[in-house]
This record gives sequence, structure tokens and C-alpha cells, in this order.
Amino acid sequence: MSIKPARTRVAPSPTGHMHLATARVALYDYLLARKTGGQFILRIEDTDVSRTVPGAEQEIMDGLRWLELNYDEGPDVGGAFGPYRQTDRREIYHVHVNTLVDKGHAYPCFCTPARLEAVRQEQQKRKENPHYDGTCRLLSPDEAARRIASGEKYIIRFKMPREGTTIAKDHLRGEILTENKQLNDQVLLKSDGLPTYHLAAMVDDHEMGITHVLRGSEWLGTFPLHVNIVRAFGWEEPVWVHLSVFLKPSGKGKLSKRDSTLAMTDGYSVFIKDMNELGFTPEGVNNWIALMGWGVADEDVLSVDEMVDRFSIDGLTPSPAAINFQKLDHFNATHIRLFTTEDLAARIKPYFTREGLRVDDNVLLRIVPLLRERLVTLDDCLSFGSFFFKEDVSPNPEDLVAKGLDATQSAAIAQRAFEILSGQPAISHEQCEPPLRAYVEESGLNANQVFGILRVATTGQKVSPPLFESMEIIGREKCLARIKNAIELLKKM
RNA sequence: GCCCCCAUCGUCUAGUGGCCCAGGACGAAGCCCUCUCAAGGCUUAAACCGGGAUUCGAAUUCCCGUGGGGGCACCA
Repeated sequence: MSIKPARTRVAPSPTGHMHLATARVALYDYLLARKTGGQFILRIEDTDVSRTVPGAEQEIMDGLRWLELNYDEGPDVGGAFGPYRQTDRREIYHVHVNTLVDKGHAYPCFCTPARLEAVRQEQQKRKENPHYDGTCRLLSPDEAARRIASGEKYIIRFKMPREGTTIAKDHLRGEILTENKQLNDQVLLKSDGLPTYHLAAMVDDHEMGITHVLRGSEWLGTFPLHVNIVRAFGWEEPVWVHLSVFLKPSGKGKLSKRDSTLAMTDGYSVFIKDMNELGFTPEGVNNWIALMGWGVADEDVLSVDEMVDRFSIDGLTPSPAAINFQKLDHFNATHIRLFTTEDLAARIKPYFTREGLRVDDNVLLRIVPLLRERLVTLDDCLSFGSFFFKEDVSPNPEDLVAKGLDATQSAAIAQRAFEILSGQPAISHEQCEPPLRAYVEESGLNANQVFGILRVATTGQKVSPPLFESMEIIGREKCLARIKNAIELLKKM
């Protein structure tokens, strides 16, 4: 039962860092478009000039690319329905808002911000809902034209029907009924000549042929307004899908920037730009956000391509979802284990070089299988594998002392191990483990004690990838030198 | 204050009137494996917000509460 190709769009405002919620809308947009053979579009909603942040638009584009949610049309890739930046579309909005005025669905308003504020305060004092009092709605077209001609500043408001009920249909929630008297004569065109979201988004979605509007549920409040605008134009409505909001991990309240600052200190972030630095993968992040608001019946570890196969807007859930960073860890780690050796090597290399380590690519390729199932985030490669790229290690002498033994005993064990290993032509997993195991047997020690000393001696750390595989990669010379050094350290204790 | 939305284990969710004394995943606990740490395997605890109604039968439909969330700008 194939469906018509969907045209979807993600339409963020370049007002700050790209957020998890934006990424999720983009993901679902992308999935729907790919699933139906349609197009996924990026549109920049920059009509609030005062809030536009330099670089934010670039961050959005970088973020989408990092997530591998490549858009078919957008500011930097073009397309047949451009421009894709709203400040470049001023004239289009003017044309459309004029037709609305001509049709009697909108009107010029000359009220000053000061007067509006006074009205608002008066209404609040009387415990009424704050709303525009409709003064300019009563102006005759002639008078309005006269005042415009005389140079008076004005805006355009939507003429909301006063009677009746608006029925708006959300795909996940069904029909939402709102009494029109609850609705306000919202501003469509601001005094700076730029449209508000209400006008711009409706015009663009129509002009760009958007078939499905996926957006956050914070838009539910203005949803009736939006369908009224679309209907006033006489346009066909898209399928409206209002997604659930993301809540703080506690479940108390919507996610905010403050939470991100807090989370960063724990190695997490709600900003896409931070994800790479923190060692998260696009696969992990996509999988994580996909499943907050979408119930997939069978499998939950999915690539984006697998998501495309399974995706349907019918499976989306309307209830708010508390984000859970432990799940991000889980999905990230799970995807890392799925990467090929070459792929994972390429992905972790930057984390080593970032620390100033010189990475030997052959060594890198050999350690990846050892690291793979130990990594939760990519930067975990540092704590597990930095020593592979260091000339020397500097173990903490106390860590060299085996459990239940003292320094002298430990030194003796290290000495014996040194002799066994130096008797081998090469230090390989196959050659070293049997004689060392035999030594454990005959000495009456346990493997933990003997191998523990060697681990700290050769890797410099108490926790490491498997010992023999690690020693093999470190190499005979370095291993022996490091053990020798450990013996010295133990003797000095 | 007014309007709107939502409501299944701690969290994300499956469930569209009988298949559910509610399934999966994360997390937690325990066991196995084991050279550390992981990974893996097995097991356990853990939920239908409350009350009415409809029905032979309700997690699933309806109503009322309650709780949570969002919105009430010349911001998006």
C-alpha cells in the first residue's frame, strides 16, 4: 500500500544552538520523505531579526549533515521552491498578505505597542484573557488606506471569525475543537515588514508544496489560528502532526538550555554540536531520539535505513517524553559494536590525536577489536587505549602490588614473569599465555594476581583490554622494558 | 486566571474490546562466563492515575475528577 510521496520540512529558527527536539523533527521528516519517495526540505525561519544569532544557521546545517539527515532542498543546496530562508522571501509574503486583506480576512492595524500594552494591563486587571481589542478591525478600508498613505506605521492582523468553532485535525490527536471567541486577531505582518511565523510558515508550506507538517506540540495553541489562515487563503491543508515535547530527565518540565549546561558536566548534552565532542555517534543519537515519541514494535536497535523501512506517522505517540541519557549511552555503545574495524578505527582516531598522541594506523587497526565492546562513547578509547601510543607508561607503584601480597612478593612475581617472557622469541598471545598460566598453577597464586601485576606494568593502568592481546600489540621490547621498570618501582617501595 | 494537549513498570514504549493475572528495551538486582573492565547468556523485582458509565467482557470506548505538559507577544 504505497503512499503518495511526501514533502516534509524542518523549519528551525537560527536563534541558538541546535537542539535535540529539532533533530528529532528532522529525523521524522527525513524518514517520512524517504519512506514515501518524497523530499525533505530545510527552511530557515529567521523572521525575528533581533533574535537571529550569527552562525546558528550554519550550525543547523552542520548538525543535520552530522546526523546524516541530508535535505533535498535548502538554503545551501537550492531547489525549485526557493529561496529557503524566510528573510529572502519578503515579497512573497507581501503579495499573499495583500490578497488576504483584499478578501477581507486581514486588516491593517495602527495601534501602537504602548496602547496594546495598556489594553493588556486593563484586561488583566479585569481578569479577562489578554487579547487584541479589535479597534482597527472596525476601520473602513478607505480610512485605513488614507492613514497608510499619510505614512502612519501599521501592521497587518488576521481577522479571526468571532462566531462559531474551529475544527482542526491533528493526525495523532484527532479533531481539536476551539471556540472562535477564544481566538485572537494575531499579527501576520510586523511593522518591520517581515511576517510572523503564523503567516510565513503557512505561506511557505503552501508554496513549497509541503504535504505533512511535523512540529512540536508547543504549536498546538496556535493550531486553530493556522488552519484558519490556510482556509482563508483557500488552500489545501497539509497533514498536521504535532509531536510530543521532550521533558527534562526528571520528567518535570520541558527541556531547557539550563539543563544542557548541567548535563555537559556529566558528559551529556542536548545540543547536537556537542555530541561529537562527547563521543556520541550519529547512529546512536538518531536511534535514541527516534524512539522517544515513536513506538517500533519489533526491534529497537536500528539504523536510519532500517527506520525508513518501518516508519509510519501512525506509530508516533502524542504524550510527552522524558529524555534519558542512559539510553543514549546504550544505543551509542550498541552501534559502536556494529561498526567495522576500519570504520571504528577512523572514528576513534581523532580522539587520540586530539590528545596529542601520534597514532600508528597499523596499531590502531589492531587495537580496535580489543576496544570495540568496551566503548560506550568514542572518546572512551582514550581511557582504554592511550598507552598503545605512548613510549612509556608510568604506573602507580601501589597498583603494582598484587592483592593479598606485598611489594617484595610482587616484585618476585614480576621478575619470574620477565624471565618467562624474555625466554620467548616473540610476545604473542599464543606463545605467552600457556607458560604464564603454567606459572600461575605451580606457584599457587591466582591468575588475577600474576596478570594484574603484568597489566599494570605493561599498560600503566588497572583496567585495560585483555592482557595478552595488549602485550602482543605493545611489542616484546616495550613490554620487557616496562616490566623491568615495574620491578624497579616495586623494589623501591 | 483562561484555552488546549497528554496519562501502561523509575524511564522510553507495545497494546486499537476477549490472544494481557499486560510484552519489549534502558536502568536496577542476582547468577553464569572470566586475567581487569566490558561484552555475552540466564533469572528476578517493577506499571494499566482514581471514580463512575457502556458491555457477557475494558489497559483498550464515554463522562467526571486528579496529576503532568504546553500556550495565552509586532518570538518562533
